[in-house]
Amino acid sequence: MKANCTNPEWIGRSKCAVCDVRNFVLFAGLSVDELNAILQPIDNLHVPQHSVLYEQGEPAPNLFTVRSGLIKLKVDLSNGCQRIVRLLRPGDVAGMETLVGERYHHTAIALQTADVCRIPRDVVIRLDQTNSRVHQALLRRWQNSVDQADHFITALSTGPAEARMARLLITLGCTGDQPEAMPTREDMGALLGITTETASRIMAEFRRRGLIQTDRGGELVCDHAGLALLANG
Amino acid sequence: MKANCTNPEWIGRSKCAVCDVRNFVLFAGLSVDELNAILQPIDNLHVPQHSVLYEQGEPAPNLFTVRSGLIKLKVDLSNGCQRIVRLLRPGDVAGMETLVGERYHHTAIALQTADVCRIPRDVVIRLDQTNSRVHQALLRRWQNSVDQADHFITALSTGPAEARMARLLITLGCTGDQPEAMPTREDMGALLGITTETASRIMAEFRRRGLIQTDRGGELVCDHAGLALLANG
DNA sequence: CGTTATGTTGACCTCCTTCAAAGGCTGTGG
DNA sequence: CCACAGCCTTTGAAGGAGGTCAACATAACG
Repeated sequence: MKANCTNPEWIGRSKCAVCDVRNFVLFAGLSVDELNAILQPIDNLHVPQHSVLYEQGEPAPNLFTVRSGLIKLKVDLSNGCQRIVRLLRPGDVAGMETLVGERYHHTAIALQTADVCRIPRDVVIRLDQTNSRVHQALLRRWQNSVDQADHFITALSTGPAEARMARLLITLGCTGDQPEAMPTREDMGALLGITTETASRIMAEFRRRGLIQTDRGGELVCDHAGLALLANG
Repeated sequence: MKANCTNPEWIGRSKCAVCDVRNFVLFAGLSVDELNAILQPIDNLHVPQHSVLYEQGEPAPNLFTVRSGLIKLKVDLSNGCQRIVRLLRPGDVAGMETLVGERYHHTAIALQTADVCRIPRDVVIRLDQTNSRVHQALLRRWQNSVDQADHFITALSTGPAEARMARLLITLGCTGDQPEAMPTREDMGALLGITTETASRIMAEFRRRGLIQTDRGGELVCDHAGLALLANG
Protein backbone atom coordinates (compact mmCIF):
# COMPACT_ATOMS: atom_id res chain seq x y z
CA MET A 1 0.00 0.00 0.00
CA LYS A 2 1.94 2.96 -1.28
CA ALA A 3 1.04 6.42 -0.07
CA ASN A 4 0.82 9.12 -2.68
CA CYS A 5 -0.98 12.25 -1.66
CA THR A 6 1.42 13.32 1.08
CA ASN A 7 4.39 12.66 -1.12
CA PRO A 8 5.52 16.15 -2.28
CA GLU A 9 6.51 14.88 -5.68
CA TRP A 10 3.16 13.45 -6.34
CA ILE A 11 0.67 15.38 -8.39
CA GLY A 12 -2.18 13.78 -6.54
CA ARG A 13 -2.99 16.76 -4.45
CA SER A 14 -4.27 18.75 -7.35
CA LYS A 15 -5.80 15.60 -8.72
CA CYS A 16 -7.83 15.30 -5.54
CA ALA A 17 -9.74 18.44 -6.43
CA VAL A 18 -10.92 16.88 -9.65
CA CYS A 19 -11.31 13.37 -8.24
CA ASP A 20 -13.97 11.49 -10.13
CA VAL A 21 -15.57 10.10 -7.06
CA ARG A 22 -15.21 13.27 -5.02
CA ASN A 23 -18.79 14.16 -5.71
CA PHE A 24 -20.01 10.86 -4.44
CA VAL A 25 -17.93 10.80 -1.33
CA LEU A 26 -17.55 12.78 1.81
CA PHE A 27 -16.18 16.02 0.50
CA ALA A 28 -18.80 16.74 -2.09
CA GLY A 29 -19.80 19.95 -0.32
CA LEU A 30 -16.36 21.51 -0.08
CA SER A 31 -14.97 24.26 -2.25
CA VAL A 32 -11.53 23.79 -3.77
CA ASP A 33 -10.06 26.13 -1.17
CA GLU A 34 -11.62 24.27 1.69
CA LEU A 35 -10.47 21.06 0.16
CA ASN A 36 -6.88 22.17 -0.14
CA ALA A 37 -6.88 23.27 3.47
CA ILE A 38 -7.62 19.79 4.74
CA LEU A 39 -5.85 17.83 2.07
CA GLN A 40 -2.57 17.72 3.86
CA PRO A 41 -3.05 14.64 6.03
CA ILE A 42 -4.91 12.61 3.46
CA ASP A 43 -3.10 9.74 1.80
CA ASN A 44 -4.06 8.06 -1.38
CA LEU A 45 -3.35 4.36 -1.07
CA HIS A 46 -3.03 1.70 -3.69
CA VAL A 47 -4.36 -1.51 -2.20
CA PRO A 48 -3.33 -4.71 -4.01
CA GLN A 49 -5.80 -7.53 -4.24
CA HIS A 50 -6.08 -9.65 -1.07
CA SER A 51 -4.17 -7.19 1.08
CA VAL A 52 -5.62 -6.11 4.40
CA LEU A 53 -6.66 -2.51 4.85
CA TYR A 54 -7.29 -2.86 8.56
CA GLU A 55 -8.03 -5.59 11.04
CA GLN A 56 -10.99 -6.18 13.30
CA GLY A 57 -10.27 -5.04 16.84
CA GLU A 58 -7.35 -2.77 15.92
CA PRO A 59 -7.26 0.82 17.13
CA ALA A 60 -8.98 2.89 14.48
CA PRO A 61 -7.24 6.17 13.67
CA ASN A 62 -8.41 6.43 10.07
CA LEU A 63 -11.35 5.96 7.81
CA PHE A 64 -11.18 5.22 4.12
CA THR A 65 -13.07 6.26 1.02
CA VAL A 66 -13.02 3.83 -1.87
CA ARG A 67 -12.06 5.39 -5.22
CA SER A 68 -11.91 2.19 -7.23
CA GLY A 69 -11.90 -1.55 -6.67
CA LEU A 70 -13.88 -3.67 -4.27
CA ILE A 71 -13.41 -4.07 -0.51
CA LYS A 72 -14.95 -6.76 1.65
CA LEU A 73 -15.70 -6.28 5.33
CA LYS A 74 -15.54 -9.58 7.13
CA VAL A 75 -16.13 -10.70 10.68
CA ASP A 76 -14.39 -13.61 12.37
CA LEU A 77 -16.84 -15.85 14.18
CA SER A 78 -16.30 -17.67 17.45
CA ASN A 79 -16.17 -21.08 15.73
CA GLY A 80 -13.35 -20.07 13.41
CA CYS A 81 -15.50 -19.43 10.38
CA GLN A 82 -15.91 -15.99 8.93
CA ARG A 83 -18.72 -14.05 7.37
CA ILE A 84 -18.60 -11.15 4.94
CA VAL A 85 -21.03 -8.49 6.10
CA ARG A 86 -20.55 -5.81 3.46
CA LEU A 87 -19.02 -5.05 0.07
CA LEU A 88 -17.65 -1.56 -0.49
CA ARG A 89 -17.55 -0.07 -3.94
CA PRO A 90 -16.29 3.23 -5.32
CA GLY A 91 -17.88 6.02 -3.33
CA ASP A 92 -18.36 3.91 -0.21
CA VAL A 93 -16.66 4.61 3.10
CA ALA A 94 -14.93 2.08 5.33
CA GLY A 95 -14.24 2.37 9.03
CA MET A 96 -16.88 4.90 9.96
CA GLU A 97 -17.09 3.29 13.38
CA THR A 98 -13.91 5.23 14.04
CA LEU A 99 -15.99 8.37 14.50
CA VAL A 100 -17.81 7.10 17.56
CA GLY A 101 -15.54 4.30 18.74
CA GLU A 102 -11.97 3.30 19.17
CA ARG A 103 -11.59 0.12 17.23
CA TYR A 104 -12.50 -1.31 13.86
CA HIS A 105 -15.46 -3.65 13.88
CA HIS A 106 -14.43 -5.61 10.80
CA THR A 107 -11.44 -6.73 8.85
CA ALA A 108 -11.25 -4.90 5.50
CA ILE A 109 -9.67 -6.77 2.61
CA ALA A 110 -9.38 -5.82 -1.05
CA LEU A 111 -11.35 -8.24 -3.18
CA GLN A 112 -10.10 -6.47 -6.26
CA THR A 113 -7.11 -4.20 -6.48
CA ALA A 114 -8.38 -0.97 -4.98
CA ASP A 115 -7.57 2.69 -4.75
CA VAL A 116 -8.57 4.31 -1.47
CA CYS A 117 -8.06 7.58 0.38
CA ARG A 118 -7.01 7.30 4.00
CA ILE A 119 -8.43 10.11 6.12
CA PRO A 120 -7.55 10.63 9.78
CA ARG A 121 -10.65 10.50 11.94
CA ASP A 122 -9.82 13.88 13.46
CA VAL A 123 -10.04 15.50 10.06
CA VAL A 124 -13.48 14.07 9.45
CA ILE A 125 -14.68 14.90 12.95
CA ARG A 126 -13.57 18.49 12.50
CA LEU A 127 -15.14 18.78 9.07
CA ASP A 128 -18.29 17.15 10.33
CA GLN A 129 -18.61 19.84 12.97
CA THR A 130 -17.75 22.82 10.78
CA ASN A 131 -19.25 22.00 7.40
CA SER A 132 -22.90 21.08 7.31
CA ARG A 133 -22.71 19.59 3.84
CA VAL A 134 -19.96 17.22 4.86
CA HIS A 135 -22.06 16.44 7.87
CA GLN A 136 -25.04 15.66 5.70
CA ALA A 137 -22.89 13.49 3.45
CA LEU A 138 -21.70 11.61 6.49
CA LEU A 139 -25.22 10.86 7.65
CA ARG A 140 -26.06 9.66 4.18
CA ARG A 141 -23.05 7.33 4.16
CA TRP A 142 -24.08 5.96 7.49
CA GLN A 143 -27.59 5.26 6.30
CA ASN A 144 -25.99 3.63 3.31
CA SER A 145 -24.19 1.17 5.55
CA VAL A 146 -27.43 0.35 7.31
CA ASP A 147 -29.22 -0.17 4.02
CA GLN A 148 -26.52 -2.45 2.71
CA ALA A 149 -26.50 -4.45 5.92
CA ASP A 150 -30.26 -4.84 5.60
CA HIS A 151 -29.76 -6.04 2.05
CA PHE A 152 -27.32 -8.66 3.28
CA ILE A 153 -29.95 -9.88 5.74
CA THR A 154 -32.98 -9.89 3.47
CA ALA A 155 -31.42 -10.76 0.11
CA LEU A 156 -28.24 -12.68 0.83
CA SER A 157 -29.15 -14.51 4.02
CA THR A 158 -32.75 -15.48 3.32
CA GLY A 159 -34.23 -18.34 1.33
CA PRO A 160 -32.62 -21.25 -0.50
CA ALA A 161 -28.99 -21.00 -1.54
CA GLU A 162 -29.85 -20.87 -5.21
CA ALA A 163 -32.02 -17.78 -4.82
CA ARG A 164 -29.38 -16.10 -2.65
CA MET A 165 -26.71 -16.73 -5.25
CA ALA A 166 -28.93 -15.27 -7.95
CA ARG A 167 -29.43 -12.17 -5.80
CA LEU A 168 -25.71 -11.93 -5.19
CA LEU A 169 -24.93 -12.00 -8.91
CA ILE A 170 -27.55 -9.36 -9.52
CA THR A 171 -26.13 -7.27 -6.68
CA LEU A 172 -22.65 -7.56 -8.14
CA GLY A 173 -24.03 -6.39 -11.47
CA CYS A 174 -21.89 -8.96 -13.16
CA THR A 175 -22.21 -7.73 -16.73
CA GLY A 176 -19.31 -5.80 -18.17
CA ASP A 177 -17.05 -6.27 -15.19
CA GLN A 178 -13.44 -7.20 -15.52
CA PRO A 179 -12.60 -10.87 -14.94
CA GLU A 180 -11.31 -10.43 -11.42
CA ALA A 181 -14.53 -8.69 -10.47
CA MET A 182 -16.00 -11.99 -9.41
CA PRO A 183 -15.25 -13.13 -5.86
CA THR A 184 -13.92 -16.62 -5.23
CA ARG A 185 -16.28 -19.45 -4.38
CA GLU A 186 -15.05 -19.24 -0.83
CA ASP A 187 -15.96 -15.56 -0.63
CA MET A 188 -19.33 -16.29 -2.16
CA GLY A 189 -19.88 -18.81 0.59
CA ALA A 190 -18.89 -16.26 3.23
CA LEU A 191 -21.22 -13.74 1.60
CA LEU A 192 -24.22 -16.06 1.53
CA GLY A 193 -23.66 -18.13 4.64
CA ILE A 194 -23.18 -21.36 2.70
CA THR A 195 -20.20 -23.65 2.14
CA THR A 196 -17.66 -23.24 -0.63
CA GLU A 197 -18.78 -26.51 -2.19
CA THR A 198 -22.41 -25.45 -2.38
CA ALA A 199 -21.39 -22.14 -3.94
CA SER A 200 -19.38 -24.02 -6.54
CA ARG A 201 -22.21 -26.44 -7.28
CA ILE A 202 -24.72 -23.66 -7.76
CA MET A 203 -22.44 -21.69 -10.04
CA ALA A 204 -21.77 -24.82 -12.09
CA GLU A 205 -25.48 -25.46 -12.31
CA PHE A 206 -26.11 -21.87 -13.40
CA ARG A 207 -23.54 -22.31 -16.15
CA ARG A 208 -25.16 -25.53 -17.35
CA ARG A 209 -28.53 -23.83 -17.46
CA GLY A 210 -27.07 -20.96 -19.45
CA LEU A 211 -27.78 -18.38 -16.76
CA ILE A 212 -24.14 -17.35 -16.76
CA GLN A 213 -21.42 -17.61 -19.38
CA THR A 214 -17.71 -16.93 -19.28
CA ASP A 215 -16.90 -14.67 -22.17
CA ARG A 216 -13.73 -15.33 -24.18
CA GLY A 217 -12.24 -12.34 -22.37
CA GLY A 218 -12.84 -14.25 -19.16
CA GLU A 219 -15.64 -11.90 -18.22
CA LEU A 220 -18.85 -13.22 -16.78
CA VAL A 221 -22.06 -12.56 -18.68
CA CYS A 222 -25.33 -13.04 -16.82
CA ASP A 223 -28.87 -13.66 -17.92
CA HIS A 224 -30.30 -10.94 -15.73
CA ALA A 225 -33.92 -11.82 -16.38
CA GLY A 226 -33.38 -15.48 -15.61
CA LEU A 227 -31.52 -14.68 -12.42
CA ALA A 228 -34.22 -12.25 -11.34
CA LEU A 229 -36.74 -15.03 -11.77
CA LEU A 230 -34.75 -17.30 -9.48
CA ALA A 231 -34.19 -14.49 -6.98
CA ASN A 232 -37.92 -13.95 -6.51
CA GLY A 233 -38.98 -17.60 -6.60
CA MET B 1 -51.75 4.88 20.19
CA LYS B 2 -52.66 7.73 22.50
CA ALA B 3 -50.67 10.94 22.42
CA ASN B 4 -49.73 12.43 25.74
CA CYS B 5 -47.01 15.04 25.66
CA THR B 6 -48.82 17.60 23.54
CA ASN B 7 -51.94 17.22 25.59
CA PRO B 8 -51.92 20.27 27.91
CA GLU B 9 -53.43 18.34 30.79
CA TRP B 10 -50.74 15.78 30.72
CA ILE B 11 -47.91 16.03 33.15
CA GLY B 12 -45.61 14.29 30.73
CA ARG B 13 -43.86 17.42 29.66
CA SER B 14 -42.15 17.89 32.96
CA LYS B 15 -41.72 14.17 33.15
CA CYS B 16 -39.77 14.32 29.91
CA ALA B 17 -37.01 16.26 31.62
CA VAL B 18 -36.52 13.45 34.08
CA CYS B 19 -37.19 10.68 31.62
CA ASP B 20 -35.32 7.55 32.64
CA VAL B 21 -34.12 6.83 29.18
CA ARG B 22 -33.36 10.45 28.31
CA ASN B 23 -29.73 9.91 29.04
CA PHE B 24 -29.54 7.00 26.68
CA VAL B 25 -31.37 8.63 23.86
CA LEU B 26 -30.97 11.53 21.55
CA PHE B 27 -31.35 14.42 23.94
CA ALA B 28 -28.76 13.43 26.43
CA GLY B 29 -26.74 16.56 25.81
CA LEU B 30 -29.51 19.09 26.27
CA SER B 31 -30.09 21.26 29.30
CA VAL B 32 -33.56 21.37 30.79
CA ASP B 33 -34.14 24.77 29.19
CA GLU B 34 -33.10 23.58 25.78
CA LEU B 35 -35.22 20.55 26.25
CA ASN B 36 -38.33 22.53 27.09
CA ALA B 37 -37.82 24.68 24.03
CA ILE B 38 -38.12 21.77 21.68
CA LEU B 39 -40.51 19.69 23.65
CA GLN B 40 -43.60 21.17 22.12
CA PRO B 41 -43.99 19.01 19.03
CA ILE B 42 -42.96 15.77 20.69
CA ASP B 43 -45.66 13.23 21.42
CA ASN B 44 -45.44 10.40 23.83
CA LEU B 45 -47.26 7.40 22.35
CA HIS B 46 -48.50 4.28 23.99
CA VAL B 47 -48.15 1.47 21.44
CA PRO B 48 -50.21 -1.63 22.17
CA GLN B 49 -48.74 -5.01 21.36
CA HIS B 50 -48.96 -5.94 17.67
CA SER B 51 -49.90 -2.48 16.53
CA VAL B 52 -48.02 -0.87 13.66
CA LEU B 53 -45.90 2.18 14.36
CA TYR B 54 -45.21 2.88 10.71
CA GLU B 55 -45.22 1.03 7.43
CA GLN B 56 -42.44 0.32 4.95
CA GLY B 57 -42.61 2.73 2.02
CA GLU B 58 -44.73 5.33 3.77
CA PRO B 59 -43.65 8.98 3.80
CA ALA B 60 -41.53 9.45 6.89
CA PRO B 61 -42.21 12.64 8.81
CA ASN B 62 -41.21 11.35 12.24
CA LEU B 63 -38.68 9.30 14.05
CA PHE B 64 -39.26 7.48 17.31
CA THR B 65 -37.31 6.80 20.47
CA VAL B 66 -38.25 3.71 22.41
CA ARG B 67 -38.87 4.30 26.13
CA SER B 68 -40.10 0.84 27.00
CA GLY B 69 -41.22 -2.32 25.26
CA LEU B 70 -39.85 -4.05 22.20
CA ILE B 71 -40.24 -3.03 18.56
CA LYS B 72 -39.48 -5.20 15.56
CA LEU B 73 -38.43 -3.80 12.20
CA LYS B 74 -39.51 -6.12 9.44
CA VAL B 75 -39.10 -6.14 5.69
CA ASP B 76 -41.56 -7.66 3.23
CA LEU B 77 -39.82 -9.82 0.66
CA SER B 78 -40.73 -10.22 -2.97
CA ASN B 79 -41.97 -13.79 -2.45
CA GLY B 80 -44.47 -12.77 0.20
CA CYS B 81 -42.40 -13.85 3.18
CA GLN B 82 -41.02 -11.38 5.64
CA ARG B 83 -37.83 -11.01 7.59
CA ILE B 84 -37.18 -9.18 10.83
CA VAL B 85 -34.00 -7.17 10.47
CA ARG B 86 -33.77 -5.50 13.86
CA LEU B 87 -35.16 -5.44 17.39
CA LEU B 88 -35.43 -2.08 19.12
CA ARG B 89 -35.26 -1.85 22.88
CA PRO B 90 -35.50 1.05 25.31
CA GLY B 91 -33.04 3.71 24.24
CA ASP B 92 -33.07 2.68 20.59
CA VAL B 93 -34.29 4.92 17.78
CA ALA B 94 -36.60 3.92 14.94
CA GLY B 95 -36.97 5.59 11.58
CA MET B 96 -33.64 7.36 11.38
CA GLU B 97 -33.74 6.97 7.62
CA THR B 98 -36.16 9.89 7.79
CA LEU B 99 -33.18 12.22 8.28
CA VAL B 100 -31.68 11.52 4.88
CA GLY B 101 -34.62 10.08 2.97
CA GLU B 102 -38.30 10.42 2.44
CA ARG B 103 -39.74 7.04 3.26
CA TYR B 104 -39.49 4.40 5.93
CA HIS B 105 -37.39 1.42 4.99
CA HIS B 106 -39.14 -1.02 7.32
CA THR B 107 -42.43 -1.76 8.97
CA ALA B 108 -42.23 -1.16 12.71
CA ILE B 109 -44.46 -3.29 14.93
CA ALA B 110 -44.63 -3.54 18.71
CA LEU B 111 -43.61 -7.00 19.83
CA GLN B 112 -44.42 -6.03 23.37
CA THR B 113 -46.59 -3.14 24.49
CA ALA B 114 -44.31 -0.16 24.04
CA ASP B 115 -43.93 3.43 25.06
CA VAL B 116 -42.32 5.64 22.44
CA CYS B 117 -41.70 9.32 21.78
CA ARG B 118 -42.58 10.57 18.33
CA ILE B 119 -40.27 13.34 17.17
CA PRO B 120 -40.74 15.28 13.92
CA ARG B 121 -37.73 14.93 11.66
CA ASP B 122 -37.38 18.69 11.37
CA VAL B 123 -36.86 18.96 15.11
CA VAL B 124 -34.08 16.43 15.02
CA ILE B 125 -32.50 17.93 11.92
CA ARG B 126 -32.46 21.35 13.58
CA LEU B 127 -31.06 20.01 16.83
CA ASP B 128 -28.49 17.99 14.93
CA GLN B 129 -27.23 21.16 13.30
CA THR B 130 -27.25 23.37 16.39
CA ASN B 131 -26.25 21.08 19.22
CA SER B 132 -23.07 19.11 18.82
CA ARG B 133 -23.90 16.71 21.62
CA VAL B 134 -27.17 15.78 20.04
CA HIS B 135 -25.27 15.41 16.82
CA GLN B 136 -22.80 13.10 18.46
CA ALA B 137 -25.62 11.08 20.00
CA LEU B 138 -27.16 10.74 16.57
CA LEU B 139 -23.97 9.38 15.06
CA ARG B 140 -23.73 6.92 17.90
CA ARG B 141 -27.30 5.76 17.32
CA TRP B 142 -26.59 5.28 13.67
CA GLN B 143 -23.54 3.21 14.40
CA ASN B 144 -25.72 1.25 16.78
CA SER B 145 -28.06 0.34 13.95
CA VAL B 146 -25.14 -0.82 11.86
CA ASP B 147 -23.77 -2.90 14.70
CA GLN B 148 -27.11 -4.53 15.34
CA ALA B 149 -27.57 -5.27 11.65
CA ASP B 150 -24.13 -6.88 11.64
CA HIS B 151 -25.16 -8.96 14.62
CA PHE B 152 -28.22 -10.16 12.74
CA ILE B 153 -25.97 -11.25 9.88
CA THR B 154 -23.22 -12.92 11.85
CA ALA B 155 -25.13 -14.34 14.82
CA LEU B 156 -28.72 -14.85 13.69
CA SER B 157 -28.23 -15.72 10.02
CA THR B 158 -25.14 -17.91 10.20
CA GLY B 159 -24.74 -21.56 11.05
CA PRO B 160 -27.26 -24.28 11.92
CA ALA B 161 -30.69 -23.29 13.20
CA GLU B 162 -30.01 -24.61 16.68
CA ALA B 163 -26.98 -22.38 17.17
CA ARG B 164 -28.87 -19.38 15.80
CA MET B 165 -31.72 -19.97 18.22
CA ALA B 166 -29.29 -20.21 21.12
CA ARG B 167 -27.76 -16.90 20.05
CA LEU B 168 -31.19 -15.34 19.76
CA LEU B 169 -32.14 -16.37 23.28
CA ILE B 170 -28.87 -15.00 24.59
CA THR B 171 -29.45 -11.79 22.65
CA LEU B 172 -32.90 -11.45 24.13
CA GLY B 173 -31.40 -11.91 27.57
CA CYS B 174 -34.30 -14.11 28.48
CA THR B 175 -33.80 -14.21 32.23
CA GLY B 176 -36.04 -12.07 34.35
CA ASP B 177 -38.24 -10.89 31.53
CA GLN B 178 -41.98 -10.74 31.73
CA PRO B 179 -43.84 -13.59 30.01
CA GLU B 180 -44.76 -11.64 26.92
CA ALA B 181 -41.12 -10.75 26.39
CA MET B 182 -40.68 -13.81 24.24
CA PRO B 183 -41.56 -13.45 20.57
CA THR B 184 -43.86 -15.96 18.92
CA ARG B 185 -42.44 -18.95 17.08
CA GLU B 186 -43.36 -17.23 13.86
CA ASP B 187 -41.37 -14.14 14.81
CA MET B 188 -38.45 -16.32 15.84
CA GLY B 189 -38.57 -17.84 12.39
CA ALA B 190 -38.58 -14.41 10.78
CA LEU B 191 -35.69 -13.39 13.01
CA LEU B 192 -33.54 -16.40 12.16
CA GLY B 193 -34.57 -17.07 8.58
CA ILE B 194 -36.09 -20.46 9.40
CA THR B 195 -39.65 -21.79 9.36
CA THR B 196 -42.09 -21.54 12.24
CA GLU B 197 -42.09 -25.31 12.62
CA THR B 198 -38.33 -25.53 12.94
CA ALA B 199 -38.37 -22.76 15.53
CA SER B 200 -40.98 -24.67 17.49
CA ARG B 201 -39.09 -27.94 17.24
CA ILE B 202 -35.86 -26.37 18.46
CA MET B 203 -37.55 -24.65 21.38
CA ALA B 204 -39.25 -27.91 22.34
CA GLU B 205 -35.92 -29.69 22.14
CA PHE B 206 -34.27 -27.02 24.30
CA ARG B 207 -37.00 -27.51 26.89
CA ARG B 208 -36.50 -31.28 26.90
CA ARG B 209 -32.79 -30.82 27.36
CA GLY B 210 -33.38 -28.45 30.25
CA LEU B 211 -31.79 -25.48 28.52
CA ILE B 212 -34.94 -23.44 29.05
CA GLN B 213 -37.72 -23.69 31.59
CA THR B 214 -41.01 -21.91 31.92
CA ASP B 215 -41.24 -20.57 35.43
CA ARG B 216 -44.51 -20.83 37.37
CA GLY B 217 -44.96 -17.12 36.64
CA GLY B 218 -44.83 -18.01 32.97
CA GLU B 219 -41.38 -16.46 32.66
CA LEU B 220 -38.68 -18.15 30.69
CA VAL B 221 -35.52 -19.15 32.52
CA CYS B 222 -32.46 -19.99 30.44
CA ASP B 223 -29.33 -21.97 31.06
CA HIS B 224 -27.04 -19.27 29.78
CA ALA B 225 -23.90 -21.37 29.92
CA GLY B 226 -25.51 -24.23 28.06
CA LEU B 227 -26.87 -21.93 25.40
CA ALA B 228 -23.50 -20.23 25.00
CA LEU B 229 -21.99 -23.64 24.39
CA LEU B 230 -24.46 -24.31 21.60
CA ALA B 231 -23.99 -20.83 20.18
CA ASN B 232 -20.28 -21.33 19.71
CA GLY B 233 -20.31 -24.95 18.58
C1' DC C 1 8.65 -29.74 -12.00
C1' DG C 2 6.61 -30.27 -7.66
C1' DT C 3 3.82 -27.26 -4.59
C1' DT C 4 -0.01 -24.80 -3.31
C1' DA C 5 -4.45 -22.50 -3.79
C1' DT C 6 -8.83 -22.77 -6.07
C1' DG C 7 -12.58 -25.03 -8.52
C1' DT C 8 -15.29 -29.18 -9.50
C1' DT C 9 -17.64 -33.37 -8.63
C1' DG C 10 -19.33 -37.57 -6.15
C1' DA C 11 -21.27 -40.16 -2.18
C1' DC C 12 -23.43 -39.98 1.98
C1' DC C 13 -25.95 -38.28 5.67
C1' DT C 14 -27.85 -34.66 8.44
C1' DC C 15 -30.71 -30.81 8.83
C1' DC C 16 -34.47 -28.30 7.45
C1' DT C 17 -38.66 -27.62 4.85
C1' DT C 18 -43.09 -29.02 3.48
C1' DC C 19 -47.49 -30.80 4.14
C1' DA C 20 -50.64 -32.49 7.34
C1' DA C 21 -52.97 -33.31 11.62
C1' DA C 22 -53.82 -32.79 16.29
C1' DG C 23 -53.59 -30.40 20.80
C1' DG C 24 -53.99 -26.28 23.81
C1' DC C 25 -55.63 -21.60 24.84
C1' DT C 26 -58.63 -17.62 24.46
C1' DG C 27 -62.57 -15.10 23.33
C1' DT C 28 -67.31 -15.12 21.68
C1' DG C 29 -71.97 -16.29 21.45
C1' DG C 30 -75.66 -19.30 22.33
C1' DC D 1 -71.80 -22.93 31.40
C1' DC D 2 -70.66 -25.08 27.29
C1' DA D 3 -69.72 -25.19 22.36
C1' DC D 4 -67.24 -23.48 18.89
C1' DA D 5 -64.11 -20.82 16.19
C1' DG D 6 -59.62 -18.97 15.61
C1' DC D 7 -54.86 -18.73 16.63
C1' DC D 8 -50.61 -20.48 18.11
C1' DT D 9 -47.99 -24.42 19.13
C1' DT D 10 -46.59 -29.04 18.79
C1' DT D 11 -45.59 -33.27 16.50
C1' DG D 12 -45.28 -36.65 12.65
C1' DA D 13 -43.80 -38.31 8.13
C1' DA D 14 -41.58 -37.65 3.78
C1' DG D 15 -38.65 -35.47 0.72
C1' DG D 16 -35.27 -32.25 -0.61
C1' DA D 17 -31.62 -29.05 0.23
C1' DG D 18 -27.30 -28.35 1.94
C1' DG D 19 -23.24 -29.94 4.79
C1' DT D 20 -19.34 -33.02 5.18
C1' DC D 21 -15.61 -35.66 3.63
C1' DA D 22 -12.95 -37.02 0.00
C1' DA D 23 -11.00 -37.33 -4.57
C1' DC D 24 -9.52 -35.13 -8.51
C1' DA D 25 -8.78 -31.32 -11.91
C1' DT D 26 -6.79 -27.01 -12.97
C1' DA D 27 -4.04 -23.11 -12.86
C1' DA D 28 -0.60 -20.11 -10.75
C1' DC D 29 3.93 -19.87 -8.85
C1' DG D 30 8.22 -20.78 -6.83
